[in-house]
Amino acid sequence: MFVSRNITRLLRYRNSLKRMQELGFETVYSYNLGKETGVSPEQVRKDFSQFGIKGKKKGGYNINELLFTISDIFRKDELQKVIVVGTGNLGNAVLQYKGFLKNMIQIVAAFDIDPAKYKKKQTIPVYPLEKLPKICQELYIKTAILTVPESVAQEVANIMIKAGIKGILSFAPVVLKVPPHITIKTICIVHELESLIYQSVQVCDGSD
Amino acid sequence: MFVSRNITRLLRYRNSLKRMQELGFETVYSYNLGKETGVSPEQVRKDFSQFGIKGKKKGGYNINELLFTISDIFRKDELQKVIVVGTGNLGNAVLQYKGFLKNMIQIVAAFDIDPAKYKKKQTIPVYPLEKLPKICQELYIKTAILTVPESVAQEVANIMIKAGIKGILSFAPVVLKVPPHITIKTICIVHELESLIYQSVQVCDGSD
DNA sequence: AATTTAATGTTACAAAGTTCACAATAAATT
DNA sequence: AATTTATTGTGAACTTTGTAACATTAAATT
Ligand SMILES: NC(=O)c1ccc[n+]([C@@H]2O[C@H](COP(=O)([O-])OP(=O)(O)OC[C@H]3O[C@@H](n4cnc5c(N)ncnc54)[C@H](O)[C@@H]3O)[C@@H](O)[C@H]2O)c1
Ligand SMILES: NC(=O)c1ccc[n+]([C@@H]2O[C@H](COP(=O)([O-])OP(=O)(O)OC[C@H]3O[C@@H](n4cnc5c(N)ncnc54)[C@H](O)[C@@H]3O)[C@@H](O)[C@H]2O)c1
Repeated sequence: MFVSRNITRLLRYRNSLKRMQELGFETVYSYNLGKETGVSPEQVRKDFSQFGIKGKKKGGYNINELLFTISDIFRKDELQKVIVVGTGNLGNAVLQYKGFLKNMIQIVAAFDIDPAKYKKKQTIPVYPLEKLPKICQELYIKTAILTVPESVAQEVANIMIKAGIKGILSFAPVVLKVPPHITIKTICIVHELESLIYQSVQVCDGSD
Repeated sequence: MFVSRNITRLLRYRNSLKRMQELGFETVYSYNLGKETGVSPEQVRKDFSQFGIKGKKKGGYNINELLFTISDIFRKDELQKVIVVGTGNLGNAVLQYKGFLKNMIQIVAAFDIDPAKYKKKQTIPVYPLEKLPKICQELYIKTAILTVPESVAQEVANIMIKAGIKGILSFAPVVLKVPPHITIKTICIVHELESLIYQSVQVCDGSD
């Protein structure tokens, strides 16, 4: 139905709209929002149109209404529960991050195999990996952030899928092989950086 | 010339090829590599063809040769110097990461405004932000990883650009406004997660 | 040496996504 | 009330990306 590209833009709009709302603005034009999010005004209108969002001829779009509709699309009325698997450097950074709750995402538990990492006392408890299936099933958790070393990512992903996880956001630079009903997103920081360097430094070399 | 999408696939091929090389394989077929990287064999061949990489009609592609050519495309003969700006949770995770050097990327310095973060003694020194322009110019640094709070991201980006930075990999969830000759890549972890949840949990709700 | 086979490489086709152009229209102005 | 204006909404054109089909060719087999 709605593809990832559209979704991403819609989330960007939401970010900007929230800021505008905080600043006291009530309406926005496709032109403003486009400028703010780096999207053409036509694209903004088309996206809204596709999602059934209506504006007023000459008056633009109502920000509250927009935010309400977008939140509705993302079911932001209910808290989305997520776990973190692998509490190393990156996993810990994610655990510390305060920005998830604002977006109705709650990290409810973390897992590791290193006993030195287990901490039940803190806000987000860190459990041994073996407890993952039980906890995921008890709390109906369907989404996980995977921050384990590359070498074990596939194996840990398999365990999570067996435990009922349906979506995995992985930071390990490997293509995870999973059944078709499982959704994987991989953030490969090194590739992003390499690709950036290619585009910014190397392509410019000649002309710059 | 070559767009981001192609570049990303090429980097994925490289990862897989390296693993194959380590396992002692000498040749690979478009079919194998496609399976490994989640790309169709036709696409693999097309990509290689576009980058001027030739295979053998029945013998597939030579892995060493492939890696050599891909490395050449990415100028992997020279170390790419990068800085990290903002050494909080995420910035520190990036600083600790050992996987960059393998890909010919070296983080040479980091910057923060919090004096508690300054550490000149460690492998990668952390300097006050004011030193950024001088150090970037002395070391000819063109690429930065930006891990400062959202609220100051634009302002810090401006400083970096003035200091000669051409490419920024930002983790702050804002659209940075920069001149056209500057390349920005934004990794928005929250959006990736939200979009994953939308695709995996919510879309499946009805049928699952 | 001729034939079959298993791969590459390319061309044509299809789908998706974006931009463009402009019609529609509500608000503002005269 | 008529006209102008500023903005939305959308159909068509264009562009990009991916898929499928197939022609090509080097190796293997007969
Ligand atoms: N840190 C970065 O900046 C960075 C950059 C690019 C990619 N990555 C990728 O992100 C992932 C995590 O990176 P990191 O720097 O946090 O690594 P890390 O080594 O700091 O952390 C890995 C954690 O996973 C745990 N672990 C190991 N095996 C496990 C298992 N079987 N089950 C559960 N937990 C297990 C370890 O105990 C450790 O706590 C890696 O795949 C890495 O390649 C990280
Ligand atoms: N940690 C995560 O998992 C996560 C997830 C999503 C997005 N992000 C984004 O990544 C960025 C960094 O996140 P974090 O969790 O590491 O934050 P953090 O607060 O832990 O770190 C921010 C660092 O930036 C420094 N800083 C502040 N102002 C500065 C300035 N003007 N110049 C230089 N340094 C400055 C601070 O001293 C601090 O060390 C933020 O924009 C955040 O929104 C982080």
